[in-house]
Amino acid sequence: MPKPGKFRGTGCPVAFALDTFGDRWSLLIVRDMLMKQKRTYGSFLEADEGFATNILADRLKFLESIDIVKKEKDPDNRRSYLYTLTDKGYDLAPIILEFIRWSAKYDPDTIVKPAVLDRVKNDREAFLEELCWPPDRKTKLRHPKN
Amino acid sequence: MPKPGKFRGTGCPVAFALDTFGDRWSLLIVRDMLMKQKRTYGSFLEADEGFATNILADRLKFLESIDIVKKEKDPDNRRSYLYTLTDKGYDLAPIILEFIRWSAKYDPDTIVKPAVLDRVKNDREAFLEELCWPPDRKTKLRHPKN
DNA sequence: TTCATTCACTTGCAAAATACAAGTTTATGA
DNA sequence: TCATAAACTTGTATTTTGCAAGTGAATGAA
Repeated sequence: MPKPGKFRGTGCPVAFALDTFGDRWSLLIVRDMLMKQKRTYGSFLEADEGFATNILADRLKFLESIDIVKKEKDPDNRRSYLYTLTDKGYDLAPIILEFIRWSAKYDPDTIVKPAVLDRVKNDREAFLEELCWPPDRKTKLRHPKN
Repeated sequence: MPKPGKFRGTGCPVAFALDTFGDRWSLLIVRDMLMKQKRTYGSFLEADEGFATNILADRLKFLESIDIVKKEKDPDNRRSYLYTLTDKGYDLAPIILEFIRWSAKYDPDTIVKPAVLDRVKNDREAFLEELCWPPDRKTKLRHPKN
């Protein structure tokens, strides 16, 4: 749980974003939900970056508290939960895409495939659409016009 | 100074970006350089978010070490330095714009003006151009074709 | 020429966050 | 019945952060 005072409340959008997800872990969770279809605690723990379990628990709790992630009981397994992105969480996708574009350019060891980078640069809208509207999201809610 | 091992080296572009500027302060420095024409240590310290002076010094040193920021002696004042963005630093502008767009949507106290938000949404390329090519950058280097 | 002020930091320290290992609880499934 | 699994929690050592105070060189007014 984050302490009050984490949010600086200056109204600056950059500061607000940093107060919300400005750490080394939060957006990795979003990445795994958005690009790797991960939904369970255990699957997040398996990430190559190596989450510490307490940090993961803390971030999931925080992201849930600010409505970026939603936690529901898994209907098929009573001991597990399913974490999914909210609309607010899916709206982080453009930020992730810009991260990909920047890192693909500057990380000499990037694993970004040329085909993916090409879509980020030249087919951005359709790519975003694919990431943000997987089949199971489509069944829940029709596209907002905006 | 960051310790070795800060970079997780998984090749994932999201992780690389977070290892590079995934903290609460680094992008505020970039914001101030990009949008507020700040260039000196003292002016960064004046930000509303309240930099701790040791943190600011540490981040500037790190950003310089990875070539996001460049430090030069001020030709007009021998006791001060001028910090400016490198090409790699200016390439963070699209990320900042997406931060603005996201925060303007979700921060009820945002100070983002409707006119600015409109440019981010509907005049993005030209807006980026303005931010990334101030007069003094133009004199130094002509536009890369890309 | 003196000296108060400015600029860009550095240092010290308490408090908070992180990383790592181990333990707990409830549910499965053989 | 009971070993295993999923999702955490707890404890602790290490790091990082936040705050205050201090340093040294350069300026500029008197």
